[in-house]
Amino acid sequence: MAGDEIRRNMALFPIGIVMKLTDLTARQIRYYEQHELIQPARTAGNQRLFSFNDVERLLEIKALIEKGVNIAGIKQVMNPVGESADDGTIINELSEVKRRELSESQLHRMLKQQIMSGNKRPGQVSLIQGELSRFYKNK
DNA sequence: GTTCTGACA
DNA sequence: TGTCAGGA
Repeated sequence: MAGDEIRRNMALFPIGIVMKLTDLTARQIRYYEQHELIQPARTAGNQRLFSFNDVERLLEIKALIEKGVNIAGIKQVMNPVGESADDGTIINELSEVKRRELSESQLHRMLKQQIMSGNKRPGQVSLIQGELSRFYKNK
């Protein structure tokens, strides 16, 4: 149903509320926005306004961060951040939510693949930081 | 009072 | 990432 979609993407709360909802600091939230992991709307006064989708997205980001995945890794796991709607009418990213829900195993598979392929080539960034890497690193 | 951007002892 | 400045 489209009505549901508009409600999910409707910009509602300021960063203060989102901080409490996600347990993330404003610094982190803004940082993730800089790296295009989220794209909250803005008020006339340039204040950020987040939608439920943004909050869910942040929770996923938080989960991945806690698993030791860095921004580069999250970008690969998460969806392509909104293709700007040129028609500029209505936001039509229907199944965006579903599409980005990868299973744990799938995520690990991707991460392992990353590590196995050796992320030492120039231009390639390591996706793992700390913990997680030890699961796949030799021994 | 809250949020924003830029910057770094 | 935290935190401070200086403004909106």
